[in-house]
Amino acid sequence: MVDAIPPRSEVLGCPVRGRGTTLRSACATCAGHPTSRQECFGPRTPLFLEGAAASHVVAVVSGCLREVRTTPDGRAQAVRLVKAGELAGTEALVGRPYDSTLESLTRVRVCVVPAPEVLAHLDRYPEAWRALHRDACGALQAVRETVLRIGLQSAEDRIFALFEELGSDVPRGRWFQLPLNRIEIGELLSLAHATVSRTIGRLVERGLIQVRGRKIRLLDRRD
Amino acid sequence: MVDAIPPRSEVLGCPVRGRGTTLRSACATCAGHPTSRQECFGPRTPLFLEGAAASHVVAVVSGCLREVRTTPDGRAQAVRLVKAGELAGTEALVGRPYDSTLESLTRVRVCVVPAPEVLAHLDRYPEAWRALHRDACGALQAVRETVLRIGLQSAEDRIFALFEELGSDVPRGRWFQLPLNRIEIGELLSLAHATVSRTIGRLVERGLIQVRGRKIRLLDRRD
DNA sequence: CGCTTATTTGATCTTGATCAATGGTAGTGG
DNA sequence: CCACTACCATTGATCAAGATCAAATAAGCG
Repeated sequence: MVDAIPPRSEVLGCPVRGRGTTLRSACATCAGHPTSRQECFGPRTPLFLEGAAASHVVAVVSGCLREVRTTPDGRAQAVRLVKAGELAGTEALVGRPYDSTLESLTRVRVCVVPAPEVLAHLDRYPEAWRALHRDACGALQAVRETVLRIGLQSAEDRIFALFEELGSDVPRGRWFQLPLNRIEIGELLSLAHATVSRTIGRLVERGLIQVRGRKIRLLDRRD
Repeated sequence: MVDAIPPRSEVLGCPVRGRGTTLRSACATCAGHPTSRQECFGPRTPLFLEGAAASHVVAVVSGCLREVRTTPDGRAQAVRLVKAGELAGTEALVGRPYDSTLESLTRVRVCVVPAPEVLAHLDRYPEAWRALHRDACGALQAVRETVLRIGLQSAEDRIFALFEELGSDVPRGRWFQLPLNRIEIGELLSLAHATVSRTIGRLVERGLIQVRGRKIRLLDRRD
């Protein structure tokens, strides 16, 4: 679904492949190493906040995050998942404030680059704009998908579709790990957590999935 | 909210201001005039269809359109409104099929340009990429707003927020024309048309708006 | 005027929200 | 090892917001 991550980010102009020995695996507290901007964050860490002045662009090397918005009364609505190879916070490139909060779901490795550096790179290598626009189209498509789900699918359909998306890179029938708990699934699909739980139970009863804690398996039964 | 339309589209590299005497106001059937790509379409006309190979980018000169997706069982979900100065179908620039159907709501004047020409223009004037990305960010923000609305606002809030958006460029208290009928409002906000009608009635009762047919007026009453 | 389409309104039903309690599991420290 | 805590998941009972189905007006428009 998503192109493989290039060894060097086309858009950011910085190394983005996580395995190289020269790359620093800095953790939350030790940002700003001059030779590499790769950083790691634990799960449930906000990387930037909605409404804040946008200064950096984030490229995901590994792990899974979400874009989420919060209402004054404390309810949250997740807008899309951001996965390896994708960008977030590109509002920074056009001088807008961040539109939504970016928050890690799993442990993540990301590349955080100041907007002026990204722009300088784009100036030097105009081909990079194309990759940026490809990413923007992908993001747009993902958010449209979110609209479709919460707009006209039933709770059961939404949850099953989400599981299919989350498991799209593992072979059908193989167990995999959900990066979200029930509450976060609810915030993404606009369902109460109790409804999520009940609905998952119904999917299990109907033989469409199997669940063990946060591990899950999609079965082949067509209905 | 949206930048004024430049006399010549930064992104498309073609004249985009509608009033010039040299511009042709072609109508649906007479596309393809070589000296100008400006065209007019009546209301409720699809300009491109979701899933089709994307060949052209559309810039809106005047009028209002919507991006909409349809399910196999015939229900529709609108994803965002597209207004003057905005683009649609930029998937064409990265070789993806159209992600959603673009359909006029009012009579519209648009600039329809083949993707290769847009790309050629972007090659010549790399600054245009920045304008394209600004547009993409705006589109993303609009779709996120749609998610927020249908995700966690009540029917009343959704409808009132939509009316505020539609009336954002007329002074508060002035009458203006809704470009959508009740069914289309429902498709945008994920509500049944009967609910839309009832809810509008409730807003009128509460003194928040006045309605005469498809003309509407937002009152200042705070609640 | 008569036709079509849009809107309003009513009656009833469903889905999922909400509130609240219970059970599980992992981690921590004595 | 166990008690204690914190978080997560499940389950039950009840309720309300909208959906759905159906019919009656109203509004355009040839």
